[in-house]
Amino acid sequence: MTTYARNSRLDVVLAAERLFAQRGFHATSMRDLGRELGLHGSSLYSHITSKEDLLVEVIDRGAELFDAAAARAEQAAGSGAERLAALVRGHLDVVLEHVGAARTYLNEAHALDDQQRRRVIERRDGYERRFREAMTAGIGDGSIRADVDPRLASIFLLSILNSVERWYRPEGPLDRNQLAAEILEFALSGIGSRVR
Amino acid sequence: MTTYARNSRLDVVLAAERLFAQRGFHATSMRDLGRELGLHGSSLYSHITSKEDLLVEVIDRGAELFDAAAARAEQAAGSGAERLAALVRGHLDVVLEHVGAARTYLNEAHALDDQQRRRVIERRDGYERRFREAMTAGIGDGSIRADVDPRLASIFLLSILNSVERWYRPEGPLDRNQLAAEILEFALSGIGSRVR
DNA sequence: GACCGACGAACGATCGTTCGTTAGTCTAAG
DNA sequence: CTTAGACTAACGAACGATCGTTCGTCGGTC
Repeated sequence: MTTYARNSRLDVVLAAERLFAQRGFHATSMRDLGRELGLHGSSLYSHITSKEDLLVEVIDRGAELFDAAAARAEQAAGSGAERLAALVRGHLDVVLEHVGAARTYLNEAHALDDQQRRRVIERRDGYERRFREAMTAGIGDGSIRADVDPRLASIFLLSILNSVERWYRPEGPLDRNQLAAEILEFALSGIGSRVR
Repeated sequence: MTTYARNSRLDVVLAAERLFAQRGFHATSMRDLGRELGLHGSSLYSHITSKEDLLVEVIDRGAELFDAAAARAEQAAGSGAERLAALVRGHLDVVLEHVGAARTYLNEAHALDDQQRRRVIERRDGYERRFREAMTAGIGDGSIRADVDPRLASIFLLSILNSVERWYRPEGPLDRNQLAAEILEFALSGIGSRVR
């Protein structure tokens, strides 16, 4: 007779993703987290070793998802601009399919201690580098304008992508493909007319 | 004989801007805040009524700064694209000159209670509308392409602007005017070449 | 009967906040 | 010019609540 709601370690991590993303790490108590799974805060320690470790795990999962998506995107053949488009679509897939992990990864890294935070930031820089390299390749093959600064442009593009979770609602009129197309159109062509 | 370090209400608000922006609202204790001013946490209540009220005040100050900058920018004559450029420069001025208030306004509104948060978000929407209207005007006068969706484009542009505080360092090689020029160039022309 | 997830009381620490008190400053009457 | 009294910023102890975490126990499943 199973009267307990038995949970696995993964259940805890997934609940943490949700709550950390929704309320923030410091605003989420272990008892909140327990309630989310129908058990006591103290019971979580059957699965994890500390709240801090849990945050590290959630954030690392987020980083992993983005890195994996980028690796998949980079196998797309074609011009630099086309590789960049694949990176954008991959990024959006992660943000929209793993909201919790993505948001926690993007917004809660500051709650980590110095060493862990540095590690995460370095990893984030590595991810950004893949965007920069696609742009540089694009400049080489003529699909991206030669006067573009790849470093700045990749920061701008990632700013747009990382802010998507702040306003986009999947149930709205814009589907995922349209969103990707709109972002790419903005990034590639801008909004200005030839005569300003 | 003045042995006390006497502080005014404004001192408390300014210290709160700094700490709330740096560590986040929930990670900042009243005793932290007191230490920043050289006094006890309890002493802060000579100046304020609650931690929550203090956050409201900091965030409202941030909103005020952005609204004032936008109002100034909108007096700039010229095409829609030129008005948009003035809005961008005004936004950057606020972000770079009032880092604490701006960051707290942009990142800590989720710590407000439902009613206050709704109020702040509405005000933020009003600010975004000014960008949208400049774009719409630009479409009218031919300075902005007619196929641009002003709503999406203003979200994208503001995503870039609001992320500036996450990476930009004023002591770096890029000064404020160059930063504004780079952002405008990206937003108006994008990075794609004519043939992709 | 070994194993494990959950319980629930309890820990010391820290949280936001209250309050009676003190020390310094300002104003105005003597 | 002095001085009494109002005013205010800051102190510091203390409040109940909640925090993350520990631990001995127990029920349910292999």
